[in-house]
Amino acid sequence: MPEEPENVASKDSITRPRRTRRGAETAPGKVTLDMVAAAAGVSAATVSRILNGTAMVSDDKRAAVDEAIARLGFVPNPVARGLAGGRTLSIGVVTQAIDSPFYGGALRGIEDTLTAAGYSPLFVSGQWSAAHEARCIDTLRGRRVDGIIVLTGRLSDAALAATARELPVVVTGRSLRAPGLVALDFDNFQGARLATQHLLALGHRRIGFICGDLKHPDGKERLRGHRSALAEAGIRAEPALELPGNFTEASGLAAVERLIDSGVAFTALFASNDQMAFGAALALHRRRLRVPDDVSLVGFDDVAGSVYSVPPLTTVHHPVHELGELAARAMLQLLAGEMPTLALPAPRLMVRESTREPRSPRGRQQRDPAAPSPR
Amino acid sequence: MPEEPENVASKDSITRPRRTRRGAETAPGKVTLDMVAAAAGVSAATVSRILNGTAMVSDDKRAAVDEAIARLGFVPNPVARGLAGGRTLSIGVVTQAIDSPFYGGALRGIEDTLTAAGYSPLFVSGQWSAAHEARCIDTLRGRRVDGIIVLTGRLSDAALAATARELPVVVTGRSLRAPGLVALDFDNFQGARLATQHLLALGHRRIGFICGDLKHPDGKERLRGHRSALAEAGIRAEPALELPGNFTEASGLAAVERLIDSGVAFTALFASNDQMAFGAALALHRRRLRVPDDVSLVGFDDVAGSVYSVPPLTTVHHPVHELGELAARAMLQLLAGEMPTLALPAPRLMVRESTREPRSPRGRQQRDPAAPSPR
DNA sequence: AGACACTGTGAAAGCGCTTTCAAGACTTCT
DNA sequence: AGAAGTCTTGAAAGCGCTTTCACAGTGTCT
Repeated sequence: MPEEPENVASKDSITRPRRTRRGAETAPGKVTLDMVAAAAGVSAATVSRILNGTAMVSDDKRAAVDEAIARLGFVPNPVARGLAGGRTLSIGVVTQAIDSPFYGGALRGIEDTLTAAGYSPLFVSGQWSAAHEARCIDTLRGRRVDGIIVLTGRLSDAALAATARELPVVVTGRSLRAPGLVALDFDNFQGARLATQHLLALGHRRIGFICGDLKHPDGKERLRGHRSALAEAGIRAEPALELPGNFTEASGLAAVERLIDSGVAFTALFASNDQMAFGAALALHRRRLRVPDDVSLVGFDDVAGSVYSVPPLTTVHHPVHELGELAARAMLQLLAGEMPTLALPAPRLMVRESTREPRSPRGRQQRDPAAPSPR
Repeated sequence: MPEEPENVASKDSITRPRRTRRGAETAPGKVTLDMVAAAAGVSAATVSRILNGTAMVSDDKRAAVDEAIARLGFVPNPVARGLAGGRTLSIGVVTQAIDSPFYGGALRGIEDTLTAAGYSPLFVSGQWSAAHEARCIDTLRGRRVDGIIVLTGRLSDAALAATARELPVVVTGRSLRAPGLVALDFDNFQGARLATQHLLALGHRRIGFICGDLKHPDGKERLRGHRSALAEAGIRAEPALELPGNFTEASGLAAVERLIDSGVAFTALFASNDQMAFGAALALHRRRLRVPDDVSLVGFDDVAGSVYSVPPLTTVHHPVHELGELAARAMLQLLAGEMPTLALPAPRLMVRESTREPRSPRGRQQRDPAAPSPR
């Protein structure tokens, strides 16, 4: 390939006499720190110091450098920065699936917050498998991320704590505490209580509960919250009304079909997440049961689709976007050496159109305009 | 901080007498290529060549190096690789929103294919703005990605072509061609034809069409396909039945409310995407119109939620996951210097439960078990 | 047998930045 | 006035890897 003129900047002879080895790669016109230094008549070290605010620099030099940076359109190369400084300004984010309707909002929150701070998120999917997650974390560490955010995840607390010894970790959906690790937990228990209390307040007494994956802390907590609300109202939990599920639409559908087939009476259904609620709604539709006229339905999470489902789903709002923002914010604080103190908003019930009082003795009544709020 | 023993590998004195400057960062026990070289009794160059398959290496040396790599658990540092080789093994992916239900599947396909090939995707959100997208691409280039995949996007073809002159670009949803650029386009026109033909075959004559954003090529093509099918059936397009929309649920809902209020008769609705179809379904529900008994409804894209909507939505399957896979595969080929020749699967109509023949003079009939396929 | 390929290999020069080290330029104090 | 600091600054050493260059070692061809 043809030789290129050595350099373009004014003062040409810089520190090391560099030979352009690979003509390609370095995009045409790519400006390096050395060129800025030469143009500003200072050393590379000074430019670096200005860039990073690592030390005091006299005003005139700073001005000269700023001018040169602007004029040359210099943008520091993060790869070189990463190699030299050990910081890559990138944060690994372990999620279960990049296309999850549930985690999507959180990813967005993370991305917004991180990019605003000059960091880049590196998303990887754990595929609901601890082994896979561990591999993801290895990849991320290989890429020298500055920190890792784990959305819930299947990984053991111990594994997480071990990772946290090497670099900052923020994990959601856990209440773990360990050095270098901050856990952000949403109050699933209280959220579930809210939902069941709402149903109870409407007058429902026979409430089917579709469990989530009970190996999953969220699943467990939501069941616990439901039972707690029931107990508080003096209602005995009935095993036949606690249906197994695994957070998927299909499992919600199957659960409801089995429930109906079993002949056990119920007037309301509370699904551990919206996806199962959608499955449940379909099952009810198939069996010619109307929501909310025949059966009230409550979900959990308030995913994007729940507002526009037919009918719009009453559900517990899970502030995933805020969760993402908070996780990112916490990571930023961790990186800055501060100890983050962040609190997630409390669960809130979104009363929409899938719940009403149990069917009254005589036919359709007009929809109650002001739906009673949970107690 | 306390001094560390210089090195851990057996043969200690390597090329340059390195001084451990920063005790931290380099995670404990982090093995470098130099250490592997020393352990195997070869030069760093040889190890690098084996790693990259850049040149022939004798079998015995190769064996020794492989053994050393395995024994030491060496993992090459991608950051250093990126700096030295100009290749970072990472691909930038520009999407509109990381949490988009539509692009989600594509992101997943990209992630799967790329990681399987040893590459990492770097997802960034363009927020439906050309300016923002341009900034994203700058960031990606700053991070020295080896290539960029753009999912549809608002960027001008020219801007894309310009980027493609610097590094490989794969773009979906366009039919652009330029050097170093491969465009992967789904046949939206044919997909829309399929949907309208299905409605027509069922006997519908007055079909409301909810447009997507018409600045968006997909939106335009789908409208064109709808009109084409209509024309083919000898039906005159009626402006009052072409409702504006912008791909959001809210716009679908509003469009249908306006349509109903206008008093224009219709027996079916075809929305340019599923999200608008969901909005439409809700509007119909609000106006006490049943799907499909009173109004048939067809969507477009076959997003995850459409299978479990009430009723399950008849829609045009848009193979987003395959699209992502293909885009990633094309990128890989581009990087390998091959010219990709990939074809996207043809559109397919998923007939579900939101469409049926227009209401017959006398009441409910049983649902037709074998729904008639489009012509 | 000598010239002319190739091949396999190591030394060393970078990639673009950060950071240490030491030296010069000023202050401030006794 | 001289000693002792305090600041600002540049030279140079790396970060961990890739790639060029040159040099032996083997064949191959007239």
